[in-house]
Amino acid sequence: MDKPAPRRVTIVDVARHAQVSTTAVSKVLRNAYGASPAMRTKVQQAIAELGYRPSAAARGLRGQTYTIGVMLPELRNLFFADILDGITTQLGDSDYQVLLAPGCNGEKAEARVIEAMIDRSMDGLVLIAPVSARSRLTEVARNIPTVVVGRHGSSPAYDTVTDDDIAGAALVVEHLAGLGHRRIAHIEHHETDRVRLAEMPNAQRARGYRQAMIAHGLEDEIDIASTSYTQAGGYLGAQQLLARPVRPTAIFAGADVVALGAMEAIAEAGLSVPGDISVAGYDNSALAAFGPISLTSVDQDGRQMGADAARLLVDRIAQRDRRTAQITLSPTLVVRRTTAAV
Amino acid sequence: MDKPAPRRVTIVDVARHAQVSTTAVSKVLRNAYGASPAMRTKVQQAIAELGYRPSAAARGLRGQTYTIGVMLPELRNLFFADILDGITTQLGDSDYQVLLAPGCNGEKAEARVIEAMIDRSMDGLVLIAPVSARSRLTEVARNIPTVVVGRHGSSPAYDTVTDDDIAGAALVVEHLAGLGHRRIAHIEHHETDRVRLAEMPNAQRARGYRQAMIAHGLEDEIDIASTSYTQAGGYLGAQQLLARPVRPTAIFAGADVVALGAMEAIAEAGLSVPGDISVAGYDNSALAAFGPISLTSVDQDGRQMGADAARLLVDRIAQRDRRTAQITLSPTLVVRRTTAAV
DNA sequence: AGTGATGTGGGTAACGTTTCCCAAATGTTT
DNA sequence: AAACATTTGGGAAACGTTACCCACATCACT
Repeated sequence: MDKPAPRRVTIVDVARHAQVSTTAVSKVLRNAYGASPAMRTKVQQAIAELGYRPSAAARGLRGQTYTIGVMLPELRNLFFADILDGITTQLGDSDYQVLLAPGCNGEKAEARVIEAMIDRSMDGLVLIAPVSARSRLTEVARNIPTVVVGRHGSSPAYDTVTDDDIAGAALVVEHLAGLGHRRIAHIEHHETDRVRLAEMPNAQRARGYRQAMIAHGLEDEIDIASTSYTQAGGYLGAQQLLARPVRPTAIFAGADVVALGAMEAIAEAGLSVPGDISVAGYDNSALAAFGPISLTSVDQDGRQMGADAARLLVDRIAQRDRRTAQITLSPTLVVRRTTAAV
Repeated sequence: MDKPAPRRVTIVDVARHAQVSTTAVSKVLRNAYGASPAMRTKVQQAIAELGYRPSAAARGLRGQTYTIGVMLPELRNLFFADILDGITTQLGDSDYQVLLAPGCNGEKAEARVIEAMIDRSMDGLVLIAPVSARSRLTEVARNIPTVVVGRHGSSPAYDTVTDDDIAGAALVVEHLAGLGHRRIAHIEHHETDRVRLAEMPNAQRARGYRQAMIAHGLEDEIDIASTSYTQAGGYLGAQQLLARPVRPTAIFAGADVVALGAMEAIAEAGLSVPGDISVAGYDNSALAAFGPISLTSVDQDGRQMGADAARLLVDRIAQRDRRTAQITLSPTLVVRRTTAAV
């Protein structure tokens, strides 16, 4: 009943059972050249009969591990879950297994996680919105095929997949301006680092906001509260904006959670949305879609981004020296009930 | 500039640099017996100077990989994120690295993921709300130290950590009955499998609901809509309940998302919460806590569950033949604005 | 018949660790 | 001083797979 687990079946067992060499079994496993159809079926039958499964550890020592590591800064952000869905769907019928490292917020944790993935000889890495220095990313990418998602700026070492955050911000401004708004304010995630200012999506959204305001002849109305991409940041940012001598009639929050925080502050100030102030968010998360909230938001196709990232990564694993590619997707605006005409 | 990545530093390089044997380096790495303090410092210095990192693949071939695999059925459920936080916090300063497998809904996907983790010679597994057959779990646990979280029923092969779902359901019924409600309905996740009916949390919640209703002399008011633990399931379930000849005055949803779906259906029917109908959820997710929603919900301490699971797992890795333990935590009720007196 | 190309299969040395030994040096007891 | 235990260090054989060869058979052309 309580029998001890039997020793693991190895390639040697399979070879013996099929009466061939281990080399032959290995070839069949990898669909490599040099195995006749007859041999293939014989070996595959032996594999099935013995229930053999190759050891990733042993494989890793020699070559591939058929493992792709994905780093997410934050599990609770539903947008990242969409990206992940895209990755796993794209990789669904391949031999690759996706493994995730949890909770890598902060440069230190991120570095640790990336090291851990390299230690485990993963075949490729998908880094989602990494905060590490660009030089570090480049160094990593030279060691392991890497795709960076959600961070602007190209590199000769890694591929990138991003959403056009500037266009997304423009969509919001255009929508609000079309509704007759002029005093359109923005709540951004505060950023000082020069490189991140150029590469991080939050900075791009703020830049897109500025550009779009200028494009609509509203440069004098530009008003930015600089807090953080959290609910508390939205609350604080909205408070600041509401305290202005001339109150904005619309607030473009850089992320959905920020918009929620802002809506709380607005409600506390005794104002209504969208009656007194229109609010728009970014990411079109499940929260935004939820009926009672019904937040106008910018939709990035996370699944598509993930699928693209996975495709690029598999490509690069197959061909490590190909030129790097940059994929940029266009966001769309989902208008809901938090924005209205002035 | 574009120099190729240098060959990885191995234990042999370290040994040569420190002028000792590879055995000695290995001992230092693992804090094993048989290395003098002098040797330790010498080797550690060499490791630091060369920036050496052990290869998990090679280690896996011989012994441990210092990797713990966590299987989650669903990334979007924020309660699971709490469990994960607990696990990583508990393991924070150990040598173990946590890796996650995404999207394992369904028995087939789950089996595949578990296999993948075994293939990668992980040191231990945390399975969160697994749906596999009990015999399968036992078999897995005999091969790898395993802790099962969120599934009732003990096993001689694996440890378990659960929340007392029967008690949680009772808390809700008690609260509602205390508010004067009699027609308290429940939306459950439909389950037919006999084993799951005994072991899965959703089934336990439904059972707890029944027991508590009886305990409060409300057995004639028991009313269950059997759908699924999704927002759509909640919507559908509430529609069914609202169509009853005598409408319930309170709905106990088996999960927060279910409660949200139910609230949508209630709003569509032109009724108000909690004016016409009180609604309570389960899990106390971030959604429930969010101001505008403010859902009364049962709180399971996910972080604590995760921490306990990690502790049990590390214990078992150290001592594989110790008796299995079952930890059950008590839930608490967080009363918010979706429940009110009749 | 001779030459070369192609297809098929296997032998064997890595890959980077850990584990099991054994040897030498040192300390401790009789 | 001898005998024995303990500490310290290292040699070498695994672990399971793949990559690089080489050998042989077959086939198609000269």
